[in-house]
Parts: sequence; structure tokens; C-alpha cells
Amino acid sequence: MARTAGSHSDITGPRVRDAALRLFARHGYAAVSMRQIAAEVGVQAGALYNYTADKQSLLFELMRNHMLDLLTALPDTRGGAPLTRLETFVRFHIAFHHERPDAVFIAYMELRNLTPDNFAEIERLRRQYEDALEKVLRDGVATSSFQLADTKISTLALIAMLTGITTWFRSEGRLSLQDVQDQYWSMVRKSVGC
Amino acid sequence: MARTAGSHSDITGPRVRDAALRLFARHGYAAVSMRQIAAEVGVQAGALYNYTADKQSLLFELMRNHMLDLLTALPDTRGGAPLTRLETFVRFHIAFHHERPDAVFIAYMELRNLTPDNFAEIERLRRQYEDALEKVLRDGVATSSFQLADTKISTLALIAMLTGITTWFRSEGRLSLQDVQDQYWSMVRKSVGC
DNA sequence: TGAATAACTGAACGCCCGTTCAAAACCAAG
DNA sequence: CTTGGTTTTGAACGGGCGTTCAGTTATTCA
Repeated sequence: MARTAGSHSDITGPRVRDAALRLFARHGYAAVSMRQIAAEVGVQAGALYNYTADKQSLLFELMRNHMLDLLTALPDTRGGAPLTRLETFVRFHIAFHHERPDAVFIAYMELRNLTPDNFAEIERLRRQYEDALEKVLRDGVATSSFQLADTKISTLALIAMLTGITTWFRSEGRLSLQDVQDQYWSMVRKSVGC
Repeated sequence: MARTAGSHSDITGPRVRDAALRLFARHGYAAVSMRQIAAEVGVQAGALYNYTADKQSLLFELMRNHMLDLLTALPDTRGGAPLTRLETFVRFHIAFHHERPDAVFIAYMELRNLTPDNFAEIERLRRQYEDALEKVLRDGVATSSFQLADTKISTLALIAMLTGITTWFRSEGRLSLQDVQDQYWSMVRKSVGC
């Protein structure tokens, strides 16, 4: 056997995924060709198929890895007070999404370009994330820390609000990440209260 | 001169725009071909060019008309109390967007497929809409009706939250439009308060 | 160094793309 | 019923698409 270490595939593979991530985020899955991705990597189009079964798998893997990263990084807040757990969630969501704008963009924009099976899997992971937030809200309602008529709606409302940040927030702007976290946490805290 | 009334163009034109709106919303601008749009209308691809200069113009006109409709329909709330004006805005936003999910979807998803000039124009209109909300928030802060550290951020946060509704709300579900309006208004009202 | 395997090239496959345009079909007015 | 403008067809243009694969190059192990 030859070439198990030092092989180019260890380098080219990540580069393919990086290029695809950036190009899909910038121009959209349907508008990006395999040849464009290959050119970005500095390789011919055929070589991409050493690293992905097809274009669809490339998109799906990017989205799935993003969701798995998200679920793995999500802090376990069991045991704390609902208000504290909610604050942890809000600050985590903002910081995590801020660090990977391209992956976030793809995860929210390219759902319709997934095959039905792949879509179902991504939706399953997304629901896990939503459930984590909803559990906090339900616990808060149960202990009268929060006043919410429908925790499912509130979950979706808060996530939409927080995720919207990625469309405009850039670190170079007038606001720091901390500023944004503080501002949003202030609004979220009030919105779930009495 | 012949064929000024009863001409097919009065019928085909709107049908082209309807088909494009639906297909763009469903599959994305880049993934939809002129031949698909033509097939939906029941015509050959070449005939579309009697109604649009090119595919880009078709997208731009759809987005621009949506934004103009939005700005036209936006209730003039000058003179009322900030809290009342905010409620009017929230309920209007939810109802208006609920009535045209395809146009909303396109307006938020296809920005990157616009040419720079067209993008600038849509952004200009979008900013007008945001400014209408921000004015309400600023007036509310000025009169101490609202407690908000940064009305620009709050504007973006609220619009993101409200617009997110279109991704899940369908009239056939367990909640009526009125339910959703009430729920969101409750959260918004609290989030801007003390 | 030679053999084996991994990585990549370059060309080809069949297909679809946006757009153009001469010719045909259609329709209402005179 | 002719006329003349409107609308549509159908074919063509050049080009790009995702994917495959035989052949070439590069790298490591024995």
C-alpha cells in the first residue's frame, strides 16, 4: 500500500469543501458549477469526484456538518435557572453563527436544493436545535419565569430574530459582538417576561 | 392598427409573471429555466421575450413590484401613539406577508442574483420600509414609551422576527392569522418595553 | 530502485442553457 | 375579405452543465 500519509487528498479534500462553502454561500448552489469549484481549488473538475459522490452530496455534507457542529457546541444548560439558560442560549447562538457566516447562509438558503431524503435529515437536526430552545422556554413557563402563550411560536420567533443578525452584522462595523449580544439579550429577556 | 383589445398579450404577460413568481419561489432563480417558465404558461421560450427583456429583468420586476406594493400598502400611522403605531405595523406586516408568500420568499432569497444596479434599487426600497419602523421606535424612545438602546438594531431584529413567520405559517395549521398576530404583538410589545 | 497505488488530467458524453430571429399564425379594423 | 400589425413558433447559436473514464503523473512502501 502506498500513499496513506502525506497524500494530497488530506489537503485537497478540505480545500474542495472550503471552496464549495464559500462559492455556494456567495452565488448559490444552483449558480455554482463543479468547474468553478475545481478552478478555485486549482484542479480539474473530474478530480472533485475523488472527494464527493456528486454535487448534491457536497451540499448535503456541508449542511449536515454545520448542523452537527451546532448541536455539539450547544452548551448543556440543564440545572440552571430558565432565565440564565436562555441567556446562555442567546449569547451562544449569536457567537456561534457569527463565526461561520457562510455555513449559516447555506443552511438557511439552500434547503430547497436538497433531495427529499437529505432535506428530511437536515430538518431533523434543525428541529433538535429548536427543541433545545423550546425546552428552556417551557421550563421557564412552568416555573412562571416566562409568560408565553405558545412556546413553539416563541421558539421560532426568537430563532428567526437571532439568525437575522448574520445578514447585517460584521465585526468591522460600529458594534462589537458583545454589543450585539447585550442588545439582543435585552430584547429577548423582555419579550419572554411579563 | 389591429389587436389592441382582446390581444393575448394582456393575458400572457401576467401569466408569465405568475409562473415566474411561483417557479422562482419554489426552485430558486438560478435553478429555473426560461423554458420551464414558458412551459408553465403554455408557450415557447422565445415568446417570453415579448414580455421581458431578459431573465434578470423578470426577477427584478417581480421584486420591485413586491417592494412597491409593500410600501404603498404600509399604513400611514403618523399622529398616533408610538405603541399603537407599532401594533399597526406589526399586524400589517404579518397580514401583508402572509398573503404573498412567494413574493416574500423571492424578495429575501434572490437578492444575490440581482445585478449590482438592481440590487441597489431593491435595497433602497427595503431601507424605506425599515425606516418606517425605525421612525416609530425612535418616536417611542423619545417619548419614553419604549426602552431601546439602539433603534436600528431593534428594527432589524423585529423585522427578522416577523418575516420568519412566512417560513412556517400556513392558514391550514392549528393557528389562525389572528392568533399569530396576537402572539407576535405580545412579544414585540414586551420586547420594546421596560 | 521498482512496484503499487493514489491523485489528477483531459477529453468526451448527452443534455440543457439564455437569447435571437425569420417565418408563420393570428386577429381586428377598414 | 383584404390588410397590417401583434403574437407565437421552431429552429438555431454558442456555450456551459454534471459526470465518467482511460490514461498519465506523483508519491510512498518494500
